[in-house]
Amino acid sequence: MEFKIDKALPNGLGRIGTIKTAHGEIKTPAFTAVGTGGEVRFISMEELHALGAQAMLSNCYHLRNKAAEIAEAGGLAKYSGWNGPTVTDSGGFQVMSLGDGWGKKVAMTRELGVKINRDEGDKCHAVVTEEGVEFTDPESKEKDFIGPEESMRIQCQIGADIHMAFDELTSFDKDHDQSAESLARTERWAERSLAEHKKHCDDLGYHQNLYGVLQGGRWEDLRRSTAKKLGAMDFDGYGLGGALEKENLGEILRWCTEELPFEKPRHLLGLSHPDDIFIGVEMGADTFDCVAPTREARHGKIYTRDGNINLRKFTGSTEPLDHDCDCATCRAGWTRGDLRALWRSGDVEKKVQYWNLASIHNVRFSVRLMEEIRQSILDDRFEEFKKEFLTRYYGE
RNA sequence: GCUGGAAUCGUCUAGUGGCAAUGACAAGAGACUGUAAAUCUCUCGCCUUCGGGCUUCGUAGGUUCGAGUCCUACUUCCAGCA
Repeated sequence: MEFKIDKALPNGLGRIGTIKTAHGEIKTPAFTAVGTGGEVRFISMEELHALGAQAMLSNCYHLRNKAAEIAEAGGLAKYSGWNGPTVTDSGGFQVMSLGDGWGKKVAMTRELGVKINRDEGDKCHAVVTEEGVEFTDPESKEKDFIGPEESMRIQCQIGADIHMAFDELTSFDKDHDQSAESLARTERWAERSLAEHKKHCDDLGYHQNLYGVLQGGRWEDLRRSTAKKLGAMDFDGYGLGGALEKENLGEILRWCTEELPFEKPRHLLGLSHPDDIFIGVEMGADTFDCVAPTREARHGKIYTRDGNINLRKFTGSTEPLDHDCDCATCRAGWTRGDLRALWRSGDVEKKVQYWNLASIHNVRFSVRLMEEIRQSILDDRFEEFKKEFLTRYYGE
């Protein structure tokens, strides 16, 4: 994989660039739309291309039983109909979401996640050992063992352009020693991932890349040492992952990116709120992915340049979703009142239409933010743009 | 006209003589960041110094220590018979 840095920020960490994959280019920074199961919920591939998305991220765990079928079809890009650059996560997120994080919402602060009060009977669906993780599918209850080798073999069958090494994401309540222990395991898994990946990375007739994933929680010594260690290994790029505390996000990322080789691309895993994006870009992240734009759209939150709105409050409103948006939904003239009515309708077809229209809008918001950040860097006005955007978005 | 049944928070609904009284929907507030997420949490009679106080189950009486619940009358609605 080729990564060209087009221009760097004066701070020596942030940059814009171009990633070349077997399925096309990604101009960075870029928001990778999340299509966990091989499709972005309620957005067609045509719509996804039209809104300017450059890549799609899917998940090894969710596609594990379809991997052979996907390989048969020629890989994820063809199988999904996306026909563009793709990324897969290793299943590392599910180590947390199905394990320690079971029964809670993912939290970005150290306070315990909000309990979600569902399926309280079964405590843990991911048991970690040195070899790997025994997952229990929450739906089917089927058990799967996935370790670094399994994840690499599955990802190489799925055949995304960029894969993630198999890692262990931990929750926020881990102390330094627990984090260090988990991190050491993730590092051993990184070596195993790299070795196994090399055996299969050209199996589908094009080259597939592997990113090493940096964990280490909120501890500087752990973050720096793992960045040095994995940074010296033969990865094609790096995933910035783990329990990223919102209030210390910039510092945590700095510890990582100061130690990583500058010329390799970095993917900031799982973040998309504008404040996080600006910090990410500033600290040298190149690509991003996040479920928030689509999930929050489904839950009635609409992104606007003047802050997010909750559609519940706009019964009968004739106001546009966002006064300054070029997405297909806004261009077609849908109003807040229209969408509110569709969203709260008892009719499933109307709800599906709402999910489609709102998801397109929010994903376009995230994609466009990236485009504008890139342009602001080209124009030497990143700081000004950041201040303008965040002031307007979050208010004074 | 007669007989039987029914009236409970916006709507539908649970309710054994014993705590403003069930559940669902609607409504309101919040959450959501590598998708267990078409989800979750909270509020939903009035007031509150959060201890509690006050007023409520069609209307008016009654029995009872105590009534949404039992009794009487009335009102309205439904069903059956004339």
